[in-house]
Amino acid sequence: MSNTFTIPTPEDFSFRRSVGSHGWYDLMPFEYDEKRGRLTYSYFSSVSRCAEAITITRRSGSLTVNTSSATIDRPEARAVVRHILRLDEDLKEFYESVSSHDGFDWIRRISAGRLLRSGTVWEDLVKTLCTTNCSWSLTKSMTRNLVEKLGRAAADGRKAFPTAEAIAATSAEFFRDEIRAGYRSPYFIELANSVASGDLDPESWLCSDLPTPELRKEIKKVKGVGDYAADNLLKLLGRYDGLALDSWLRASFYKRHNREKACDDKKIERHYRKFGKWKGLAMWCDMTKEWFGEIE
DNA sequence: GCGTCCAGGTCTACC
DNA sequence: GGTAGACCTGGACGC
Repeated sequence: MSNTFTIPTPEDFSFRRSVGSHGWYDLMPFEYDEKRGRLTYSYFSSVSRCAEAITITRRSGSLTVNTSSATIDRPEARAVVRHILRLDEDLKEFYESVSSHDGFDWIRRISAGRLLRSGTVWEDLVKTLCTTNCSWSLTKSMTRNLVEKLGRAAADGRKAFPTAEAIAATSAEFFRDEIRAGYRSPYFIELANSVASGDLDPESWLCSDLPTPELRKEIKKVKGVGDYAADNLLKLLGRYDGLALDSWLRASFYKRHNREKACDDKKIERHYRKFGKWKGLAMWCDMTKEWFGEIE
């Protein structure tokens, strides 16, 4: 048995562009039916201590949420939807910044810039580790294995991302053999142990008072997290000072702005410096401009 | 079929 | 602080 409720959305919110803002929609436990405009997400409820699955569709001015169980905790489900689609994030300042620069005014026009994220910082951190030094297909494979082999099932059978406790209960050998995480395996175990024991609380980074450079240093203390991974996670925390440069982003910049020739990162940094604390988001939008067609 | 390269990088040792 | 080499995996590519 399931139930349904609605959530109003901000005026400058685009469901399709938020979901498709980057590759997260393609990683379990997200499932995206683009034709039907339907996003499904499963999460582990801290209220019911069970996995819950929600399906989100867009209606004019609001989102409709269908749940996998009738007893789901609605306030928590609402909070999860607001969090993953960043309904409470105020991008007014960002839109004002990009609107004053030629070639970037489309961002406000199509309401781009809200980056899809997972229900917890823990989940985003692990997924970000899964993106390092590998192809996208391997990232998908590792996250699929994590969910299928360690996640708890909701009423409809869909599985949530595993908790730190579930991962801490495994071993580096399990990660090598079953998750196919290779040399990253001990990093996952160390991180899970640290979160499960309470020594590390990634969720606290969401409302940290630390200036971004210091928070970045904190995040980089996690083994396996370097410059790219830290900046990527910071973007998901709502801090866009860093560019989160990886091989795809660099190649995209060379193609668009440097006559397809490689250059050092300082040149890329200079190109987006004018956007100040929004430069990471401005660059991401710039590099993914063609993803949504019909812009010009 | 086989070998090589490299991808949404990071760590460690060394200078 | 900067750099070289090692590190898992799996898909793409050339032969």
